[in-house]
Amino acid sequence: MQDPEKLKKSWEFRRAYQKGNKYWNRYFVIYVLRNHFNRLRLGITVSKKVGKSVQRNRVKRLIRESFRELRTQVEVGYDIVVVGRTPACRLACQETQNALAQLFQKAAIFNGSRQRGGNWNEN
RNA sequence: UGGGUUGAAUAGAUAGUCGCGUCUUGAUCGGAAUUUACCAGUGAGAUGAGGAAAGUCUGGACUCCGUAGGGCAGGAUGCUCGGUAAACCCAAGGAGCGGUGACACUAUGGAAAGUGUAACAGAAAGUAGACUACAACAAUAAGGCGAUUUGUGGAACUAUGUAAACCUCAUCUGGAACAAGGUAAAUAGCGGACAAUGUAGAUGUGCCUGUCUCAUCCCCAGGUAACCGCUUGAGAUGGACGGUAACAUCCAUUCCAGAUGAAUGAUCAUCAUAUACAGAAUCCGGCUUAUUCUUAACUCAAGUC
RNA sequence: GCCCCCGUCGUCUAGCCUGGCCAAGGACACCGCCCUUUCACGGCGGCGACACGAGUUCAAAUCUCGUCGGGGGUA
Repeated sequence: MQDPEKLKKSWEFRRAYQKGNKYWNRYFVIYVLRNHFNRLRLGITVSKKVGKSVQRNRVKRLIRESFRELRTQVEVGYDIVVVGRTPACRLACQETQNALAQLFQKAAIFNGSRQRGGNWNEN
């Protein structure tokens, strides 16, 4: 994951929280917002409520690794913020990937799901 | 065999594939451009968390501020002697106390410098009545060391606990804490307060004496996270030698994370089945706490010979 | 990263500095009874806490140390 594909600034996160679409399940919350860079950018948030630094780092790594696998299937031009929730620190990698894929499916940002997803969003 | 005490050591290993941080290096296109340098991507190689990285409880180093010098206050430590850069650390010995024992624990000077305080119980509670012998009298319990009456003789200032109560004695002690601090770039100032040689202000830094300045200070507004500090160090490993030990000296070898929205993960195979506590953020010495596996010495109990 | 502060009934607090009278007080809440046709108000009674573990002391909510938890500050 290269530098221009990370979200870093505090205002970038705040913009995603306020203007983005929100989807969640038991393990993660994601905020999805269209951007104008024609790039896919990822931000990760894991709060102190999740656990100590080992747990938090593990969650971040799981998200990063899963996203690496999934990114080829996702359409470019979105900012995505993933928030880890407490149960996520007990997941294995494959489960993380499934959970994230489920959320991306909901958000309808996979390649080829655009038509269907657009309608879904408007509803 | 079971329990206990103390110490030592380990923190999965090997191999493959994909992915990430840093460093070195090669080539090439893109930005930029007279060229180099610079920026971004890319190939190869090297390297990449801990014994506690944690808690932030301590001792220092680096850095800045302050500082002629001194006094007072405040704070810290508290048997003796050594080790160390230093220490609320470590080692050895003494004393006290706990334990059947191995062993462990101790902020371990001073109560005859002074002050305070001693609940409940008890008729009465501490600076005098309390020492001793004999005799007399009706006298016990509670209570924390200590208990009272009378007569005679003797003795002659003896006198509880508490100083992790105030205190006293000895030794030590400036403040901040890498978000310290430095370099470069960018930028915009406006308003207010206050004075005449003893006032005012500063010195963000306990107070005073003192010192310094004679223009500064305060408020509001604006602007910025680029680089350095940043890892070669009281370093690590091995050996020799001195010392009861902590530790010291000498020699040889070696370079072992350096991020900044913050790097270690995924998958598979074998060893045998498999990993607890837990993630560097300026750097070291210690303490405390969390926790996995192995092992040694000693001790207690029971049984067998 | 660095530096501080705070933990007392269900909730908000007093007591801590200066140890004993603390079997820890008060308010609201909760429970029961009385009052009322009933509810509310009012009256009476009850329930209920010193974060945890050591140490000092005859005696600790209070003093000291260590853990645990919570909160704050910091260009």
